[in-house]
Amino acid sequence: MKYADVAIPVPLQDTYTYSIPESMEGLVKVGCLVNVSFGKKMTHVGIVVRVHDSEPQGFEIKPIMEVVCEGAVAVESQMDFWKWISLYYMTPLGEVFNAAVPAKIRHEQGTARRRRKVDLAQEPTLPDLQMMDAGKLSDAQMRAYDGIVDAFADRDICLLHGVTSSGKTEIYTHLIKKFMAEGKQVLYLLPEIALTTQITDRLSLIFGDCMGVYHSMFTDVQRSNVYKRQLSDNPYRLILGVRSSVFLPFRNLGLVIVDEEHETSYKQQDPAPRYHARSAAVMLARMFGAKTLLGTATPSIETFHLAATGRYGYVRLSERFGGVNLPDIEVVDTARLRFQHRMKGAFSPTLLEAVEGALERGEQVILFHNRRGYSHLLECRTCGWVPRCAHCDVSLTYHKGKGGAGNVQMPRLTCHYCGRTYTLPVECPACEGHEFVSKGNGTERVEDQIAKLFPQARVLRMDTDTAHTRSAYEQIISDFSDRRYDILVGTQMVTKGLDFGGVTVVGILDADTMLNQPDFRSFERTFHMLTQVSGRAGRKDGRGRVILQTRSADSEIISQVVNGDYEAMYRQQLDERRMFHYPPFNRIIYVYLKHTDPVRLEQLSAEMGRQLTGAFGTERVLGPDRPPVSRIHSMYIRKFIVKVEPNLSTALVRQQLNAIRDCLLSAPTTSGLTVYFDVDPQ
DNA sequence: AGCACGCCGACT
DNA sequence: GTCGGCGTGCTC
Repeated sequence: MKYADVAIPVPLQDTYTYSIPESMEGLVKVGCLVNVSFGKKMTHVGIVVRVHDSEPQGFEIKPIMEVVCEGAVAVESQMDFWKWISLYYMTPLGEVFNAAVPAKIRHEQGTARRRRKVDLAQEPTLPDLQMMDAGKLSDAQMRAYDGIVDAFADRDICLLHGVTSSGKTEIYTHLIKKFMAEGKQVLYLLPEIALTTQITDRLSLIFGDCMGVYHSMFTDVQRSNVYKRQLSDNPYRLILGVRSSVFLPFRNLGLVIVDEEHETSYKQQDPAPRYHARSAAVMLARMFGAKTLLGTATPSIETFHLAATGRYGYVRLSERFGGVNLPDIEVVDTARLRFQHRMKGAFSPTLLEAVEGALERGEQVILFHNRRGYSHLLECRTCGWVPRCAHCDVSLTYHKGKGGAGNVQMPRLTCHYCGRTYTLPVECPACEGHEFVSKGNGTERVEDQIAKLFPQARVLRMDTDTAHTRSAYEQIISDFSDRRYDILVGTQMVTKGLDFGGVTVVGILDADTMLNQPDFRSFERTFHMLTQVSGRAGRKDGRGRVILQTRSADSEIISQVVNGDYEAMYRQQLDERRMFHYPPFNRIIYVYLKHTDPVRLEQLSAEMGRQLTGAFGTERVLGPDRPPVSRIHSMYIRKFIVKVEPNLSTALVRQQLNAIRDCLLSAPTTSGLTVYFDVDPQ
């Protein structure tokens, strides 16, 4: 009798073993989709992970019901990679499979069992490499390109540290050509928000039909088509994709590019697998013996540390392409101005004067404010009562909601964690007052205020409310870059890799919210964000102006941004990371506990705390803490931070953590408790 | 996560 | 007398 270990997309451990009926022998292979009955549910699509003949003991063995399609939907190297993700990020393999394979392939292949050959095996369309024109390299770009090629001679991973607007894309393009010419496949990763039609159009001009685009905002059918093509005899030579494209099938991967490698959105937060696409890409490349290029203007502390200690190659590109100058950054102390009553709403006199000047010269302005909605919260004028979400531990954000283009909505209160909306209160439930004041600015109010101050200016807003779809997002970008608007107000969306030639003034309305986030990366994140948004004020003639408003004008991180002193920021952060045992010195794993009953959760977290400190010592376990938002979707949350010593075996640590979780969950009083891990959290 | 079994309130 | 509320227990 033969048996198959099958991974099923449920958040349970490991794989499940089924017997292979004689009629299916030879058909059931690793990577095949099979229909199995699991629990009470009769049909579940799973993927075969292993075929063997050792009969499992201790439970009834069900047979495989059906082989869903002939041939595997995953190649072996790909499944090895999935197994690594599953192991490293402590996620069941079935959930990795779920994230990796588009739904259409997982579910509808059964009806398309006789795969039409025409779909898959077209004549190979090898690019005419001589014809591909990768554009106009400058001397500095050429030196960087040579530097990377040199570094790859004795290193598998290289960091390209190039200031904003230094033309990293052209360097990537030349490298892609080089690897393609050697017959290799290339994976080019971009953060979701940066993968726009601007870049895909530009690259498809060069690579044409050899390039496939894999974006999470595409429909499932579109993603399935790319997936199928990668599985075929004629795969794309270049994949331009977001973090989940690391899961695609590759045949002979030669190069992985991770652009904007510092971007925290490379880390998947929820749901599982909570993987980091940058680390995953490095591992994927290693499995293929391929090279990895990490590119950014502001490297993450971890990556720069690996480069500084010689484990990664390092190439610096400090010249902006086409002689574009770095902007002047002026810091404005809003604490003082507010005390002197010199602020006009969210704006300092300096910023207003800069905006006015730009408008007079017919130039464009970006105003960055990292909070959407009209106001942060609504407050009763008499007693100070604040409406809060009934299901999450947060105050509600007030959306005045006239909305952007085609997005007209009613005034409302929304919860930015669970997304529920509420109507505006008419009467305060605490004191029966009828007057409410809105406190704290959001992008909607900034848009309102700036439109009132400059009635002649055309103002556009970009945040998740106005750019809720890909097309809306791209419409805003093209409207602004075609200069149909003068001022763009937005959240961090406006900071990501966009180049608008007409922008000469960037206003950062409030650098403090980010700075005050209570975790070990908040300074680094602030530096990245402020440097990136400042980079939007590029100018060929003269200098762009960045007005940085903050209540912490004398903070060191602000002066590091102003001076463009990455190394100073790095040294300081590294010292702190060393002192407090954070990465890159210690590995961090967050342990989360969730329960609907706060009392029960308190008891169970105390028990978890005892077990964790027992295993790792009191010095290296922090918690249980209430996270900044300690209740989401009616689930109360507690969090531990485990700082794993660098000399410990990661396999052993994972084993200990899994054992602790299983032990806790097997106790009789733990029903309703959810435990999960976040490895290398962002 | 599903899904069913199982033991207590408002209906024909 | 039932229909159905969601508590808890299991899934090769």
